[in-house]
Amino acid sequence: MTDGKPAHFIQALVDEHARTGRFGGKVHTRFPPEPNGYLHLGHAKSICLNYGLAKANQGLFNLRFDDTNPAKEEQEYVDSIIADVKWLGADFGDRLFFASDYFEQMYQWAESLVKKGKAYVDDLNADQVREYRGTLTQAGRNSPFRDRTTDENLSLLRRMKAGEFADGSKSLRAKIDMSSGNLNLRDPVMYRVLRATHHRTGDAWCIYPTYDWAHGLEDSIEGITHSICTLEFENHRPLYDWFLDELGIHHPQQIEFARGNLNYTVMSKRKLLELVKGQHVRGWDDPRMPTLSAIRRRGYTPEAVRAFWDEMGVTKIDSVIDVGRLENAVRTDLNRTALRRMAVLRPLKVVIENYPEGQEEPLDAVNNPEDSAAGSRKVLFSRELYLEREDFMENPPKKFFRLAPGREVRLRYAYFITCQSVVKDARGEVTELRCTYDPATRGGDAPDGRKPKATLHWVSAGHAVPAEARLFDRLFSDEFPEDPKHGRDYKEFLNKSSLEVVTARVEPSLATAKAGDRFQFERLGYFCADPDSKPGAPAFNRTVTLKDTWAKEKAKGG
RNA sequence: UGGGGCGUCGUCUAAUGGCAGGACGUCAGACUUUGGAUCUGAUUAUCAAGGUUCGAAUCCUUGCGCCCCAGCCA
Repeated sequence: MTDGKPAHFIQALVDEHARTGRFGGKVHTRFPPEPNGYLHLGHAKSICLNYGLAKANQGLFNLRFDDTNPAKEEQEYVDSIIADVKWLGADFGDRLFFASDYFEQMYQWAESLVKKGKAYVDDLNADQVREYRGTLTQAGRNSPFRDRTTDENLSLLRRMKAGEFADGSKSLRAKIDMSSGNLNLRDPVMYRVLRATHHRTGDAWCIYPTYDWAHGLEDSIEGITHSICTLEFENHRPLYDWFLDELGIHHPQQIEFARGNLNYTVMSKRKLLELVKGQHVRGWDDPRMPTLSAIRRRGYTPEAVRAFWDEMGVTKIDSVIDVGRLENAVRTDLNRTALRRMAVLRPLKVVIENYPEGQEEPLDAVNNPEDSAAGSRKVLFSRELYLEREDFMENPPKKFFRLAPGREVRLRYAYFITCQSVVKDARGEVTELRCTYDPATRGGDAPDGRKPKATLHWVSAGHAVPAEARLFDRLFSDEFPEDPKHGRDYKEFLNKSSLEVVTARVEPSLATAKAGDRFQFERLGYFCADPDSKPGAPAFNRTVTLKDTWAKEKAKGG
């Protein structure tokens, strides 16, 4: 709708509503999370969809907490969710709502349904309700308490609310159809007796509405026009329709879309909670997690996340997106915006034998070749440098263009150097390279026009600052860790080498990097300063590597 | 075996009766002071079988496959 892309099926439906005048041409969407965990990339899809629809159609967007189950919900989650939604850029203005603020209204509506003879108090416990419900292929049976009088039901409901009954001993149920092929219509529970302190209403209530009863009402109260949810709620739509129609209140259009799954990760709040509690990761914002707080810490931008979901589209087809698509989105964004810096992850000492001892010289380095406005900086060159260990091979294979004995390469923005000899320790490990430089190649160009096959990044050994660099790999080694076909628990597929920490040497200017600052370390990848950084002792998270043609070449060779 | 939903390149997705297109990936090449970026080219798909039609991914029929539902979770 907004760009050249064709409208997805939900936008097409909204267009149709606009044409037919349904909802008076208004569009009002919402994102309705339960505050029982941190938001992840799947939620981001929903947020982008809902907010995007409101924005594209001059509508409104609400953030509403679906806090109907105090047993699982916490203020910490409320706070993190608000922060994440804001970070993503979904503007809900002052429309921040809580289902718990509607508890009284919901209760009044429950009484009205009782009065209409459409709801009843059941004495069956949870196990008994299950037995009476029947199975997928067999109809259920009516509860023996289904035909209580209106007066009795009303009195019982009020006593439930007043706290006269034990937890789980009674429930309020809608009187619909115990033989429906749709199990959601087999007299669903509307209220359960549950004594738990709610993070907002405290102990004011001892009965809490179920999601099925509450959700449609929340949307109705807020005047939502398009209630967008995921596929598994398609089966519930007839129930929500039933409640809304029996109550005769504003009736939004529910539309279901497929959730966005990614390979090499898990994306359910239950499993993410388990990874956190089981200390398989360092917390909800561990940069290996698919949570929004984690990818933010890792260095992803909200622009990249939005662009990613925009590229993925919206359909009803179950799918698993290759995580490479996500990485591509963040590379595209960061390539445009990230300042380039030089950093050496695994340092190998290099001495330039013909460069004067004690001399240092500043050389011009471009900050971002994709953005001339980013300007340039000076990098210090000297006699002793660090090069990337993997940029040198004593016996290079055919397609390895980098440094090797006798070979000349260019140091980025500096000089051409030639490897003259190799210093090794007792174990035969290369510990140092002795090189010479060509003074005529200052800045990186040779007067005679010769062009080395490789340009390497480097730092001056005497000036560089040590920095912690955290190199992440995918959290799971299997593409589909949750696939039941494995017959194994998803945690068995946790990638044991998903985190590698090295002490890098970085340009001096990086010593004062602030948490959240993003850079491209040339030839290595995009990195983001972690909140653990201290002045003089920065820590960087690798957001994503650069595309690496050599790595691919190497892999091909086996 | 009840009810609901879904099947298009390797992946994500367009085309709603009129040339199956795009993006990512992959492969090849150009360019390059990042083996990055950029540019060019190539590559590969309508679940199956029937039917309707001048013409079907699209409509009909019958199969097949996958997902969701038997919480007082959401």
